Amino acid sequence: MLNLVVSAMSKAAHLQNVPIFSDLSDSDLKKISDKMVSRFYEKGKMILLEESEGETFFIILSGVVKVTRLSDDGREVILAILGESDFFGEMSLLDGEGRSANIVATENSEVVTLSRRDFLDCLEKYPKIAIALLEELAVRLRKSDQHIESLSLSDSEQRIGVTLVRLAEELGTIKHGDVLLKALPYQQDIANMAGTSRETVSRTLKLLETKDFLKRDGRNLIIYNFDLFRQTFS
Amino acid sequence: MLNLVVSAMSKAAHLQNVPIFSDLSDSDLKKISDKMVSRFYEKGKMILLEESEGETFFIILSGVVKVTRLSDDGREVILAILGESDFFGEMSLLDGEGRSANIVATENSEVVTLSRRDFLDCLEKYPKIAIALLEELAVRLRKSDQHIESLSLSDSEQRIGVTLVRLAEELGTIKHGDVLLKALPYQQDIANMAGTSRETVSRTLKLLETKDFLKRDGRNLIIYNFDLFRQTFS
DNA sequence: CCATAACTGTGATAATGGTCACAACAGTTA
DNA sequence: TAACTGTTGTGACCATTATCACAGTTATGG
Repeated sequence: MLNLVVSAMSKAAHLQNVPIFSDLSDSDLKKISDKMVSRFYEKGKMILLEESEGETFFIILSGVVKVTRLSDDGREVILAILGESDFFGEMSLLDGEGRSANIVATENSEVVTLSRRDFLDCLEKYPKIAIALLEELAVRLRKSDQHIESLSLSDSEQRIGVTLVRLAEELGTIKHGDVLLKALPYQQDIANMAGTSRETVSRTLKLLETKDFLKRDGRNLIIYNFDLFRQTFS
Repeated sequence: MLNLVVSAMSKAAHLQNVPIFSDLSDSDLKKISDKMVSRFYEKGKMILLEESEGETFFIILSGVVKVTRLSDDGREVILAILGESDFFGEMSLLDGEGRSANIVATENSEVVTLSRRDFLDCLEKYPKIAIALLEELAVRLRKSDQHIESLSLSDSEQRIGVTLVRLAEELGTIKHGDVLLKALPYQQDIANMAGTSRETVSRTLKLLETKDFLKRDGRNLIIYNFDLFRQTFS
């Protein structure tokens, strides 16, 4: 019971940080958060399945998830890594098509959900949410375009570099100039983001380390001089 | 003068077909179309330049444009081909960032434009437009995701196949089962869409022709049994 | 704390596909 | 029609990187 109360407070507190809700008054925020339901997913659990009906909007309170697509023969592409205060599930709600991607928790993750009806009501009732959502989708489209460019034009070293930039921006913490990535994803996941093979990731990380771009230490990775790194690889 | 009148009629008539305006009443449509300005671009002319300020929203009345990004060394990626009643330029208006892509007319093209202010006013005044726009951006994100998957997982034959599917859906005309593409883009453009080289496009088109998937005749291309073709390559 | 599973490092090999070079062909202008 | 420009076809070669195989290392659960 105590747990539930804490969770509810956590909900309201976190929602302020979600870009699409940041324009709302506290009371409006409260109204929306009352309609939300908390859920918890363990590391490795699937949250959404490709092809299934899209009936729910999700906001991440804590944890990390990956957005993937699978080919017929089981190979995986990672389209995005999402973390705290990111959201997903909106696409099916908006265009009525089925899910086009899977969502898997890559860390223990706490989310809140909104039903289709409540989500669409929000858009009608609060035009600011609709406009903020448009803004966020525009940002995502830009990222997708960059991803496409990178896959089309760059060699594997470059692609792995930009993948590390993406990861650092989503998951890293800055420490004067450098970026620290705790709990670096597995090489296979990095490969699936970069459109290359696990072995190539292994070799390339080693190469980048000898070039003094970064240092590895177990599951942690430090990117030195992140501004330079970003400039080099984007 | 006569020309202007015809153009104005053409504007109103075409706007009904634009997805994001389809929910509007005739009178609202008229109000918006009155704020629009017609422009004409010759084949090969650049319409928007990467990095420049984004101050205008464009709707294509007739013609074809390509959305591209260029690498430092001049290689081009084609992110999308847009045709009649498609629109572009919205991304900068929505998130305030600079242009992230170039737009080039690949055929003589007639467009109408809306200023930043009028576009944003529309979103505030007509929530239906905002929601319709959300829907369209969701569709585009799906397409981008498919594009990323294809670049990550498929070999060049598959990628060229899906590129032909994209072109057929955007530019082709159906003729019982088959699709006819008049004015097929140059091989270099197909290569830039598919993330491969011009030579590989040449060889692969020949291969697909010997496999009886399609037939070429000058600048025209017929895809036989398009449903099967789409199934094979998507 | 051991057994086992999961992840990473690395060499060898092969293949896809990029690049180069140039010929053939088409379309345009003088 | 000739000259020229832009596009396509095709062979030869080679680089990048995927794949395979397996050893070494780290995490995990009973």
